Amino acid sequence: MIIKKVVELIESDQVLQDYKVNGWVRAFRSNRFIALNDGSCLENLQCVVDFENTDDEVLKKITTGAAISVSGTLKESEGKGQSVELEVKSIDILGEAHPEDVKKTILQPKKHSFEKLREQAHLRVRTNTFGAVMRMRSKLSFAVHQYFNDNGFYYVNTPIVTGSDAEGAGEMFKVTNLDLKNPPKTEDGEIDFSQDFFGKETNLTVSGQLEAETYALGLGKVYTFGPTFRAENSNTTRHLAEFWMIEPEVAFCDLEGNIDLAEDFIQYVLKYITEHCKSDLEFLENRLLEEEKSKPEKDRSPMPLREKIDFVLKNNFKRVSYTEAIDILRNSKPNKKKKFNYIIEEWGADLQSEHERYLVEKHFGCPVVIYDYPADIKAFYMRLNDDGKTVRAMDVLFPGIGEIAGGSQREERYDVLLSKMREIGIDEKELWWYLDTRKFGTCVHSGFGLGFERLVLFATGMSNIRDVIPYPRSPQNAEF
RNA sequence: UCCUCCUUAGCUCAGUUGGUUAGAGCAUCUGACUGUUAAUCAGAGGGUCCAAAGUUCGAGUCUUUGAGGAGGAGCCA
Repeated sequence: MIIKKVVELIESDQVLQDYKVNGWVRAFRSNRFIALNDGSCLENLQCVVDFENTDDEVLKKITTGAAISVSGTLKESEGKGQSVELEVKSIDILGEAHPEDVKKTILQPKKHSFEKLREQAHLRVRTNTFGAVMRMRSKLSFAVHQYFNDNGFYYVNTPIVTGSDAEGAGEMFKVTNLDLKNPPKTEDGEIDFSQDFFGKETNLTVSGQLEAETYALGLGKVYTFGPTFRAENSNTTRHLAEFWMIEPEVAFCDLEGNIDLAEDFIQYVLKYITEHCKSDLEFLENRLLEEEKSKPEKDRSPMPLREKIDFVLKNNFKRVSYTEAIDILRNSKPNKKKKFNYIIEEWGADLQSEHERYLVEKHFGCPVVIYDYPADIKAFYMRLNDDGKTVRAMDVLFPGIGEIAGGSQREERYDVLLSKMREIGIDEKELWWYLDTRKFGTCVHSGFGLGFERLVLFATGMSNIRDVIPYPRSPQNAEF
């Protein structure tokens, strides 16, 4: 007997052949129709049981959630709603699921809130929505590697435990195996990290960028794609304490090249999923349309999901300097009418998310790249412009998501970098290796960091970042 | 961390100015039916109204505190 996945049978025209399929029961209707799902695709395989010639004990165990193995003949479906169905000859119950227990879980076939699904994150992947989201997450992840591989990038695994806290990207989680109840102390009462596992204070990485830079200055084009940790007390739909970040870093590449790369990369991976996740996308689009029916008109998305993705594929990202952006905002209606919570008055102000949203969603109506930010509001490693007050930074802003990627041309001049570090109090002894790269064959180079979950958020149309990662880690939540 | 809102059956939610025995749909159980698409029909069971304290003759409803959750803001990806 040939064992097949549901996706293979649904797309098959090899009817009248016998197959075996393993999967989980989604529904058992009329004592006759099993909706079988094995995760290989959104669709269920309809398995038609000859209930008059099947043991009652077996029939009773065909319940929602049960794992079963069915063998039978693939036929054109007699009913509507599917093109093929499996005429069952034998059924093995592999793992039972008792209805009295199932009714307490999100497996029971009905609508559940995303909050409830989060509480049962170990079961939520068995729902249509999470099956679709997680298949798309996987495809997107593959597309990321495909893009970089095809474009001459090398995949670099930067360390997850880092010895420096000078990166300044956010609060960090400490890594230690000291006895927390009784840590060794130095003479002046501080914790003595020289006795810790690594002989120094260590943290979980907030970015692989600095290490990636050193590899770009040897391999040419590199990227990282790994877990990243921020101990910020952020409680939003766009933040996680543990998330996956993609960080390309390219030698001999300036900011324009960096923006080109970001745009080309994002368009490539989105195009990939429109071609490889058709039914999942269609399902998620319909789910969203259904959900939006209950919303007031003004809160509805102007475009269905697939149209929104297509729009990003077909239109260039609007590139605008920080200075131009400030002018637009200063002259905007919400600014003049004081509708913004933070009124833009002077050059140098940090853009709040309400401003970013205005630019992306109201003014331009497309993804926007803002570049050449004031040096004062950006990180120390960004290349200082000749004007002495702006740096070669860029943020990619997406509708509904905000900042999806942020990057810069890196400061490649040793003296400028060193004085900047001293100015803001970063210990140059900690980053001696980073400074070293500016001494030995330094060159123009650039890169950016892109939050993978934010990409998945956009591609799936989901609204909470906790619903696009299997087990979200956020403040007060590390269940599972 | 700040602001706002929420917590009633397994789930989603009603619950009137504070007044008898707290309701509905779905799910579950029992039975019927069998080409169904979240199958349908009939009946049954199912509640520490998030927790504690308070006001009151009387609290699901009002007050205070706490816990958990959601949305927005900040920080950022």
